[in-house]
Amino acid sequence: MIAETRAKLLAAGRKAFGTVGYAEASMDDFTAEAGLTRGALYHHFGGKQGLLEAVIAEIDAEMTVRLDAVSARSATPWQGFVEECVAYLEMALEPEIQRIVHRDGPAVLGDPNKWPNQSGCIAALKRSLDRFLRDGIIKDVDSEAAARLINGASLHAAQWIANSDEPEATSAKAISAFRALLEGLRIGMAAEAQ
Amino acid sequence: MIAETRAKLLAAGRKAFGTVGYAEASMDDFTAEAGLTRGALYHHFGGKQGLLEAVIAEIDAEMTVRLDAVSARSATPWQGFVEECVAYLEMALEPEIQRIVHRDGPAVLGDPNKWPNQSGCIAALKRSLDRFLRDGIIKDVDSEAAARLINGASLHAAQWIANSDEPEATSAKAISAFRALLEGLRIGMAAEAQ
DNA sequence: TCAATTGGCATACGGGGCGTATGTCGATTG
DNA sequence: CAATCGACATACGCCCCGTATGCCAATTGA
Repeated sequence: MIAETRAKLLAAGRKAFGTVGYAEASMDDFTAEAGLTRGALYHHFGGKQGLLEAVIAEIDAEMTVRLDAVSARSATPWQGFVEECVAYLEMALEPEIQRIVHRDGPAVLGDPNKWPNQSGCIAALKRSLDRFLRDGIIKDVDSEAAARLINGASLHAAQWIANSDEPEATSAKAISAFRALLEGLRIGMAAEAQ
Repeated sequence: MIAETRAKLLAAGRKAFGTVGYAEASMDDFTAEAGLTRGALYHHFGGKQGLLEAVIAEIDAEMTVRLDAVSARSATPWQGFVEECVAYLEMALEPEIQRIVHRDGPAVLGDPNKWPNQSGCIAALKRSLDRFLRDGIIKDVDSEAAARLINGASLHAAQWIANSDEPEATSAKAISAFRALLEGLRIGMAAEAQ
């Protein structure tokens, strides 16, 4: 079963990349752990980078599904948007995602903006913002630009929280400041607060 | 002259890391290019990582000087703050800074928040925000959290711009959206507009 | 003044990891 | 049934890194 071999390699690589990191992951080691050899890896993925790309694609797909679920069960659109942002931030706290997608990925594959799937996540943010623009509830900014700024803020906040001594307290501070920043996009609502 | 040897190695490493990247930079190659060998590198910096740390420290010091200069010549405090943010964003556009400090650095050395100098840049942002808090012109957010969010947004915007097909147009969009987000921090000023 | 030590740096050695070329075996095709 | 093709393993060589060792100049101390 060829699909099973691919899946084994993908799982083994994902585990190795997510724990010891890309650079420290020995192809010989984690392919052997999957009961295969580097030969199979080169055959299916072209090399170590190819496997990393595949792993990232898999993770990104999972993230997109989770984000869609969050935004789907939201009450008001704006609230749903904020929750989606927070969910994105929280996903970036997960060690595997942080390491593979946000640290090793960019270092090995270059800027994430150039990746094929190009983060369904940013696309999701952009979609929400586009609707708000149509509804006239946010300022006239470029939706993609805003999506990327928000994305970047989330990622860095996540790293900060993940490495904090008191994650809960730090998380609260970050999310509070994050909500404040997001308010900057809205029209009018001067004294809306929270 | 021993200081000169250190400087040569630092310069050679900085050049190599900034162009081909950390992983692709061969110690044998760029030490030879400086008329030295790996022996000298290990003696002075302890290894490849040690050299990277030294290079980053050097770049970070330069960045801090530049940022201080920007904020020093600003008119109003808030405007100065915004300009400082924009300057930070623009520095992140420089290929050497982007590659070494923002891409390879985190991948090799781990989260930047843990670095010794710990980005004088974030500290500078935090200082500005603290003053605004005392003056009561921004909302009651945690200054460090806000500084990190802003920092993250800047960095990602910079990467987006740097890889854009039309950097000028993209930059304009990003900075516009960025200013809008920053407005979210301010108190009252509902219809201040840009 | 001269041995002894220290520091700066080069050279030598060994190992690990990666990419590619090659081989094997089963399955498909004509 | 011969030939081809795909899936994978094996084998080879290279590069690169870390460490151990060696050399030379400068400094120290009597």
